[in-house]
Amino acid sequence: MPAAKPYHHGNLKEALLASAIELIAATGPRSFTLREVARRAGVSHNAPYRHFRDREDLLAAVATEGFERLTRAMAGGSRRASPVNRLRRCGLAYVNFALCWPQHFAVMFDSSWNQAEYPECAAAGEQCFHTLLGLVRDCQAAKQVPAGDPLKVAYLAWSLVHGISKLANAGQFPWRSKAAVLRFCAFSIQNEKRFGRTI
Amino acid sequence: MPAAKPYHHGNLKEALLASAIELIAATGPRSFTLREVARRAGVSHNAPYRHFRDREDLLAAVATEGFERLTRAMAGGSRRASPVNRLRRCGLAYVNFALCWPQHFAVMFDSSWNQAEYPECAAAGEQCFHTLLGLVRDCQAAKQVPAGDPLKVAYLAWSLVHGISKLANAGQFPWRSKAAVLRFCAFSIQNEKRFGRTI
DNA sequence: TGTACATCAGTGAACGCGCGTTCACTGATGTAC
DNA sequence: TGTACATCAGTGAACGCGCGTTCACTGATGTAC
Repeated sequence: MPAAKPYHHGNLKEALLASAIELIAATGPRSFTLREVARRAGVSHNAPYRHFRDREDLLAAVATEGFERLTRAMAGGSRRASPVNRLRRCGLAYVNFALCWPQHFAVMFDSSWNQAEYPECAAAGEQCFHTLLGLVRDCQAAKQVPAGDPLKVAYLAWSLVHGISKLANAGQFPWRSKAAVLRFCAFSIQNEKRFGRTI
Repeated sequence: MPAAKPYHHGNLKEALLASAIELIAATGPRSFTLREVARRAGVSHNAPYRHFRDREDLLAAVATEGFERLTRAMAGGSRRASPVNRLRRCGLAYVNFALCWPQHFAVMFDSSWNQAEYPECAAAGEQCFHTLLGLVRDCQAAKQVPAGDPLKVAYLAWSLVHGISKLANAGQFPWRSKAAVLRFCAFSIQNEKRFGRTI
């Protein structure tokens, strides 16, 4: 039975990260402060300096964790589905993530996490993209998407779901429920066809 | 010949707005402060309170001005071009605006300007959308875009260019020049066709 | 044409706030011998 | 098995900062009579 208030926390780094993610989700990056994170982790206001260089460093860790979760969500579709169906589900998972964790999503994408300064974060972000790119390649191999530079196709697909995510989170769409936005997203993915044929 | 330092500024409101836009462009919304805006306008740090309720109110004015400029850019295409070409140019103008004024663009879209609290700003934003919607309707009337709910088509088109804008500004694309991003945007608009046929 | 007065548009001092960060410290843990 | 010592992981006080905002004020302008 441990003492009521052990001096050493044990896994403060993980606890701080969890508190930070919770705080971001609750109040957004603007009011994200190191002191409040420490408060929520029940620790003195500069204990975080043992584990993170500064405020920005902790924020980068939050973004990194977000990219990892997003990658898992994007890759989470059934292996048995056809490539093109997995690509569709991947897009929906992306938008769903953004709608569920709007502030976390904003931390990930509203600033650019410098490769040199935050290599882990940049790597986690690239993992996301490579998940998408892999699906695009699978689709092309299965002749379900036209051949051609898969990078461009991937960036195009990404742009569409990213735009939907940001506009939805900014309250620019008339649909009030997540489900309605996801229906629009499904429509967009399917009906790029009809729209795209002529434009 | 006016006195060197007239007590009354004359058009301080416009001057403050101009300084605010300049400051936003230079440093982004995070370091946007009322005091710095006043400093740049050469006026005491609380003169702005004569013209704007508070910091947020000035920021809303910045966003409003941004929406008005964006609307002009989007509507700026030649009247002689075909509807579908005007729609294409409109999309490119949107992305170009975002690339030229990334921080201003962020102020406009990264928070939602409440209709009740900032009606002028919300109205200016709606003007943007109606410009796009009008072009979509023109395209449909000219049978250059399939019939169907023009709102959905407009939201789809918006999502694509918005996504390109945000990802480009976040440094997520490999292209380093504005021109390269705009080429990708043109590719995306044209080649939604090929990609969309099957997805 | 003057004059009194209300109102408008600035000024400068001051307040309180919470932040990030630094400092000197202490309690707990690990390890060499 | 003990002991000395280095290192790790916390604490609490303090600093300086710039901010938004309020206050009492003053100089300039407009207007009624």
